[in-house]
Amino acid sequence: MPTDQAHPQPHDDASALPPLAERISFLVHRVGAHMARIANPWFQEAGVDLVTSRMIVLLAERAELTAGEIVKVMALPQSTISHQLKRLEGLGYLTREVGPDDSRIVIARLTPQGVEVARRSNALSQEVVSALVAAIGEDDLPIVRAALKRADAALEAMYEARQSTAAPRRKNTKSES
Amino acid sequence: MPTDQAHPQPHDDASALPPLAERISFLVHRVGAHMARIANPWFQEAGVDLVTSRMIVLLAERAELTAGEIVKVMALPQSTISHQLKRLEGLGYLTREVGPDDSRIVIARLTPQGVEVARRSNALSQEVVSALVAAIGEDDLPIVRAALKRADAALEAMYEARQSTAAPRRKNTKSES
DNA sequence: CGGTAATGTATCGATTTCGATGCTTCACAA
DNA sequence: TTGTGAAGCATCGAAATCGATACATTACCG
Repeated sequence: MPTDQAHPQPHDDASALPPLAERISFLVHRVGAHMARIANPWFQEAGVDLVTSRMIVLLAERAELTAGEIVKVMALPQSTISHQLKRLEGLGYLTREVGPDDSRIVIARLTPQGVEVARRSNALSQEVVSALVAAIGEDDLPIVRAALKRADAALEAMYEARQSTAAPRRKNTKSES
Repeated sequence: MPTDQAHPQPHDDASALPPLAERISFLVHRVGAHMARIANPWFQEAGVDLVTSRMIVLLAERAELTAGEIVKVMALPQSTISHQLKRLEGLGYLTREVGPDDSRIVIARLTPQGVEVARRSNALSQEVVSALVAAIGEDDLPIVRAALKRADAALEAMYEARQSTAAPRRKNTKSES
């Protein structure tokens, strides 16, 4: 008794799309949404949120990063990072300085206040990460971590592949054709 | 040869906070950001994005959901879901109907156009999920899925615990004390 | 050396998101 | 019943996000 739907491939289990709640993509969404809901009220008084706190923690680890490098690591739109860097500079958490060799680039560095925010961000992150580690379990943790890294790399490649097939940014001051 | 850094606790591996790029929380952020970057241009012509497409797919699975149920599943702010439901109604993808027994609730149902959008959303999801499954690997997939579900549940509990300790919404028309 | 393309960031306008709060309806106790 | 609070959703104003595009600088190529 065949189903009323043609299967393009015989091995259903691998190709069939599970219900939303079972998809890795959706589970990632849920976990991310929960992290935002937990972190944002916590950070509110410092004027940061989950995304900006990660930028600050990143800067605390690397000490000196260009705007473009932050864009790559955060995997967010360049305009979003640019806005946030300006905002965080206004809050006094970092300084923006033009690159000495290449004046197009912007180098961001944490101020002492920014370092303090990074410290407090890591304190909350410690709490969240502990909950995650406890839920995942010590045994599965390295497996999950490695799997997420592979997933991240795969999606990044998928994104870049789509970028290259898109229109590669025209000239600005000339008319077309 | 001890490191030049004091360790607050002896069992470092369990309690130490790894660098940002190694944290599960950050990997989840990256994977989620990549999904958004891949999906949003794809959905652009249909007037939806990653979040709204998930709402639509959810409705395609359940056929009838209240706004509050969608809020719980999506784990997003109630105001966001409310806005999107109104927007999706305007696009003709779903109908909103007042509950017959309880006129406070709003019941959402997909229109035929909404069903079509769900179909196309699943087509892209199929692509993304396939990439994820390929990257994670058949062996680790059930482990990762189960681990993410536990992580989700743990963070949801953490969020709800913080909610209950917050101020439990006062009366509206009375003055205080 | 010029000129054209590529790179890196800033900005613009529209939309989305968020938290707070308002409004309506239901539950329930006295 | 009649309040009183809770539940469910809408709305408001501020802010963040996004994609597109402008702008400035460097790289490359003849």
